[in-house]
Amino acid sequence: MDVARIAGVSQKTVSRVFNDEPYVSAELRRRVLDAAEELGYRLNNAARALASGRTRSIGVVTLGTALYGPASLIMGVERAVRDMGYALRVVNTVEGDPAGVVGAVDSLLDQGVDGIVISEPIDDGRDGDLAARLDVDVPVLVLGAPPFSAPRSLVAGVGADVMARTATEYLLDLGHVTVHHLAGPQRWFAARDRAQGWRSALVGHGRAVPPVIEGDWSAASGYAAGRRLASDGDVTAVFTANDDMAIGLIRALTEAGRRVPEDVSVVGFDDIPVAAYVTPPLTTIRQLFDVVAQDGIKRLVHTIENPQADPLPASEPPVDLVLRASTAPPPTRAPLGRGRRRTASRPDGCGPAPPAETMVPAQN
Amino acid sequence: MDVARIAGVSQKTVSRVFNDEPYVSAELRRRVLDAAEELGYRLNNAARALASGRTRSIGVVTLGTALYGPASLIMGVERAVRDMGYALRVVNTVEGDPAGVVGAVDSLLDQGVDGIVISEPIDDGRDGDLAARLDVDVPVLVLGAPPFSAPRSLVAGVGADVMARTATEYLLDLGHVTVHHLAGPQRWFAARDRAQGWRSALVGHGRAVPPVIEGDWSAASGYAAGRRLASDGDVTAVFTANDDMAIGLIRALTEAGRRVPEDVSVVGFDDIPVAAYVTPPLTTIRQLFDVVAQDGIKRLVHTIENPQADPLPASEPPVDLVLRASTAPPPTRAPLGRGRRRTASRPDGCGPAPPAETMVPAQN
DNA sequence: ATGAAAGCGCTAACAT
DNA sequence: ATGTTAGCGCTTTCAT
Repeated sequence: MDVARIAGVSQKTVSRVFNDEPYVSAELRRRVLDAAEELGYRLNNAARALASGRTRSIGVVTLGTALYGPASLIMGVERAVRDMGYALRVVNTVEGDPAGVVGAVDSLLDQGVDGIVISEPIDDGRDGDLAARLDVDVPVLVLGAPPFSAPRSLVAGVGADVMARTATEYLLDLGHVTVHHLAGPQRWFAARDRAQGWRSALVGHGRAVPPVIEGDWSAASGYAAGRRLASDGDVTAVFTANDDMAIGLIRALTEAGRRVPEDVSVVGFDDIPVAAYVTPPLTTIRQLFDVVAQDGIKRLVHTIENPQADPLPASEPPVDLVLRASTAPPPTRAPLGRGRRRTASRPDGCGPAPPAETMVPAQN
Repeated sequence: MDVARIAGVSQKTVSRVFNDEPYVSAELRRRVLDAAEELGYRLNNAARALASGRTRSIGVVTLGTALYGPASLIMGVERAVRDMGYALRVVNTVEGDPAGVVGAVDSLLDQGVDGIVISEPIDDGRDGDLAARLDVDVPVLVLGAPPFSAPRSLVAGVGADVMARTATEYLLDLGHVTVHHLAGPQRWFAARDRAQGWRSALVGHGRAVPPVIEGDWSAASGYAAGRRLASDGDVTAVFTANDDMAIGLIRALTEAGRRVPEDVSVVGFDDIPVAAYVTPPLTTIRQLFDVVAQDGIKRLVHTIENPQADPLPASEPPVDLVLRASTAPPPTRAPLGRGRRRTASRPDGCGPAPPAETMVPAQN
């Protein structure tokens, strides 16, 4: 090609220069670089991919939402992927999309990626046998879901159960007799994981396991759940599967005259940016999305580049319980009894909360 | 290739089948499809790109944040890009990243994209002359920033000034003498746009223009600003450049004993999912991210595929002011005067807010 | 340390 | 309606 001609070298030498291969004299390297500069030359990726059979790109399948968790995870993935010298291709699936995850993976495969990341897949019944319906010839990293019996598949970002258990146990330690759970949609593995951790904490302490209330991650669904829970005087503590729902829940409780945290304690999950500033500031589990993403991508790239080698071991993310003002010991007075208590009185349960914030870090 | 051999046709016929080109008999099409199925064949994108000179992919440069606005915009972009039959490549820039937008664009160009989307670029002084330092040979769509003198560049998602003006005028119409503004970081075009709209509303009504307070989009910065504003009795209305800051602001005001909306009205921007459920539910400007993204991408693809043709006209997004409970007429009593009034009293300004919510749609 | 030749799997342009 | 012939711009393999 042109650069080779102008520099007066062979095409292969140009290739060597641009691939940082050894065995090029400084002299030639200079000439090539100069010629390239002059021509505004850049390596053609398509040709490279065609000749080498590798695209140096990783595809990620994500849910098409701006939910804080998934969005943060994607940001972490992008960074990690780029740090490893790969390009990122993104496809998102929409809930209810007929093609679903399988279709998304397929389109990524069409595009010729070297590896695939599936972030927070949901189990809509069709994808249950994901592994079976997906024949993938590249390594796959599943984020926030159980492993998946493909040939070279990895998992990261599970462990929400431990975090959920920590949150629940914290509430029990405050003296609550039991803890209710406002769960995420159970089609999400992440939601099931959290419910599981909550349940195991209760069982482990010999407590009653109240029925789970299922939301859809939205503040609106938290609000709806809150209206139901508010009328049940036995409810003194709720562990919520994400912060948005916790905020909706708190609003409903407050409107119903049940003060948070005096009457009811609430723990969220995620530590979204506004969590410290809502009323009352939210006690919540902080997720370390970048750490999870980086660990996962490192292992994925390792598997891509060393097809034969054993996969790298996963690192366990720490558990961060951020203590703020939405939790307190249960009310000392006897519980309200079974009767419905629904007042229309103006709530006053949103007093000033200490800006103080305590961390209970790394439990594992 | 193999498929051609097995189907007993020429390679070109296979190509035609997979590109939905005309002039293939149903008979041959079947044979080709069968052979492909049997072999698990899929078009090789790299070869295709190499031969055709087009990659059918679009690259997007985004900020590496999970902020609701940018994240929503990206989701919209992904959807729109895929609907147009293109693949999406993503690179994010980190604030303070030495390479910045220019570097990101460059890496996209290396990857061989057909078009580029730059989402919410920030002007860090170095990128001021973006156009100059960026020589791009593909069409560029800039989202949420002023045009940009590259050969084939388009703009979408500006118009925040109109929305900001609407918000400000709404507060003036409620009877407030003036409106303060808690702005986003002025390196962001979006933040400047909103400040501009606010300013022009005040000037247009002959009102005093108070000094701008600059935040960083975070609830924390809104809280800090709120502590300052709370001590100024003249402040009865604040227009905030995003909802997160509004939430922080409200918390600070509330803690300082200034009730929202009785003493101070607050309008946010974005309509984040929890906006309707915080205390008090937030009056805010809703941004229609998908609409903006879709419109922009449509025009970008048009420019990619019709290099000679005139660009498609941009469509103006409507302005949606969502009325909730954080706004009210100013207090009827005389303003508190210039004196500092900082009480430590327990606030009670977070009463139940009507779930009702009114929309003031399309102002342009 | 450098180069020559072949070919990756497609599409473009031109037959037929 | 279908086939033929040339590359696209690299990397690979093998010489030198």
